[in-house]
Amino acid sequence: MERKVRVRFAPSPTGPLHIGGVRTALYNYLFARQMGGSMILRIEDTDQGRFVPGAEEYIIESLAWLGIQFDEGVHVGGPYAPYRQSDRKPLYRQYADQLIKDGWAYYAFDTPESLEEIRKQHEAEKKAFQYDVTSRNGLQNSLTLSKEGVNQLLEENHPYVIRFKMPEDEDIVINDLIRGRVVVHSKLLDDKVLFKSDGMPTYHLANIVDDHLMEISHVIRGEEWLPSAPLHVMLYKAFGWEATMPEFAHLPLLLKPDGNGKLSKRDGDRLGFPVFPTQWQDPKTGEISSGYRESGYFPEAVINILAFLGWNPGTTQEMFSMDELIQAFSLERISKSGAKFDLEKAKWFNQQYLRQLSGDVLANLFMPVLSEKGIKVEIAKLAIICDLVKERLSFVKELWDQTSFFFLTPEMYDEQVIKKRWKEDTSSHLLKIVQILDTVQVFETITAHDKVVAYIQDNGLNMGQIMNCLRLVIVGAGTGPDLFTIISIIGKDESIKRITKGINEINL
RNA sequence: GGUCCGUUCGUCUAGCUGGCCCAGGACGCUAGGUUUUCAUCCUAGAAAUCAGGGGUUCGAAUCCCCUACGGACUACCA
Repeated sequence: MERKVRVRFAPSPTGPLHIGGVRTALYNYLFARQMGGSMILRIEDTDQGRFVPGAEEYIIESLAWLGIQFDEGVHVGGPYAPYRQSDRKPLYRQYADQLIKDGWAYYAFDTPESLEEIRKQHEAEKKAFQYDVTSRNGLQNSLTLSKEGVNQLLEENHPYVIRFKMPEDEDIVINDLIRGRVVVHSKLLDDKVLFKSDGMPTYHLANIVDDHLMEISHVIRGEEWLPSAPLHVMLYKAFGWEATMPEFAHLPLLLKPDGNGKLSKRDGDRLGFPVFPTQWQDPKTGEISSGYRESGYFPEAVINILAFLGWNPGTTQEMFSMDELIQAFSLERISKSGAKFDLEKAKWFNQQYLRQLSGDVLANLFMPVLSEKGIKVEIAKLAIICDLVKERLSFVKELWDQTSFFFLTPEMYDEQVIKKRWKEDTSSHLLKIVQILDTVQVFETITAHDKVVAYIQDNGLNMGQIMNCLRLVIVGAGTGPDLFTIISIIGKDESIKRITKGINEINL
């Protein structure tokens, strides 16, 4: 019988979610939606020491911005509530006890300090220490101590942890959906702590218990979890839950664009791109890390960019809406190797989304920027302007650079253009053009254009020579959209004013 | 150190069941065209001895082995 697909995204609230995590959430979401399954948000906050205020809210908010929706979770509730592990705390102990009872786990009384000491000693001898099959016999635990001794320590409230008793000789097989069959021998694995002395379970225990209780069908997570997957498989076996053990898919890592290694928090602002979906301010240091949203990326673009970092549809289509991704996605087409973030390609994606927007939409995004600069303009006119320039930019924030001359008379003129185009007779020709413009009754692009072109031709002049200089005095630079469209937008009087001003200032 | 995972143009990648691959697409780059200019757009081009070496085979980027390199993990963190 086919099991209902239930996947979970399970971040720990230790800070902002970085794009690697966002991609994991995205792949989980795409898979769930495609299979008609459920997407669950579970907060894994079993480490009380690493709790960061605001992180949980950040995760919820930034994923919402990106359009990744949850069917169940801390913020929306659901039939398997609670969805925050700290709220599930009373639940875990019985499972640890069950493991002890069945001989799959044991009490360990070694203090962190004593273990640290042993580690140091081993390091000095260039050996690695592991709490495992071979070393556990020489340590303080319920395997080496007498039953009375253990009971006494427990009664005296000695701090202890519960460790998994890894079998001595067993091949553990993981059938990873992305990597295929991975086999690890149990004797190489250590006796991981399942239950901490502070009364909280570790990730390993909580994760398995919750996935089982929440009936998770697929665990899609980052590659960094692959080494502990054998332990997780063993835990399912120890609990007798093998029949309903979820399928595993370990995603390739997101690498830093320069050099090698996992993309980290610091890389982003160092290399000029955000690593977080939305801006984050560290509550302790006040340090601000930039986000895609604040940097001007559209959520649709971020989704598209992230989807293609480690996955591709096998066709040449690159632009995908969320719905299209849900249709096309497949775990089989996820690559095995890590992907580097490419800033240029990211910009290109944003540009593609920006140009799909109408002038009206862009005008509404741009209006607040203009208001802040004290510039007043009708929205309809602004929409026309936005439509005119939208193919020249990747981000909304670049609009001002491309349009400022529509609102402000140029104060400076591009030196390069002056040097290249401005000749002795330029002023006199421009003066003639002022006269021509003055005669235009109904101020229209076409009429103005035709008359100026006629003047150029009648006088045997070169188009470029005149047009470029005219552009220079109108715009202040040698670039921009169609000149006569600009002239028609800024109006006859302003155009004439600018030409006259330009002639005066440049001829100095 | 140990375990595991990975390795095709600068980057993301196609290539999965071997021949259609002296390796295709996209971003970026270069050149040309369009344009009054820039951008867009169009066309063309440079760019991977498929990490290296051995096999298997009539034939390998594709299968096998070894080596190298890279990465992840190796906490009472997730």
